[in-house]
Amino acid sequence: MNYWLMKSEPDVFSIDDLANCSNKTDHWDGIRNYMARNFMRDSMQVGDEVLFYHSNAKPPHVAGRAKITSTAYADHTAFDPNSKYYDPKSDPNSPRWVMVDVTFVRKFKNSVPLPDIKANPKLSKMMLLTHGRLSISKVTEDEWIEIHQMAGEKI
DNA sequence: GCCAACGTTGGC
DNA sequence: GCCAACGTTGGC
Repeated sequence: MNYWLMKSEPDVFSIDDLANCSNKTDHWDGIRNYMARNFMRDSMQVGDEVLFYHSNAKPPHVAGRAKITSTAYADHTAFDPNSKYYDPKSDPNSPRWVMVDVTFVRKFKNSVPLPDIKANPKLSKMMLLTHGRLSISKVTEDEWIEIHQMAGEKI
């Protein structure tokens, strides 16, 4: 079992959007970064826990929780010339990009703002902070617990 | 809206 | 295989 943090711009796809999806589940398409892809392809397992992070918000914040409900499979948007995520180099017979299914768990009553995360010495090594632009990052168990404490949420 | 960080591309 | 140019992310 692993812990992850996954970023989404709330104007594009928020945690409320996820909660309103059929079965509260959507596929996490459009990842076009190799490190993030490798996390999905090589490490993510069904049942992994996810911090749902709102990037480009004011301030950016951890908004709630989700979980991984599929292993990685081909990101079909890479094959669609009309998609903004189209990648002609992704061969359907050997897909370059993958996605996973993510299911809503709950929204935090008190989201955890990025400035608070930065100010917390226990979180100084969080991948969120050390790999600023990575859209999927790993979270340690200690960090997972700490974020929940800051949100006033049960584990 | 700016711009720093940084990953990717492509010429050589 | 180097590295400059370029594009994107995402905080501010």
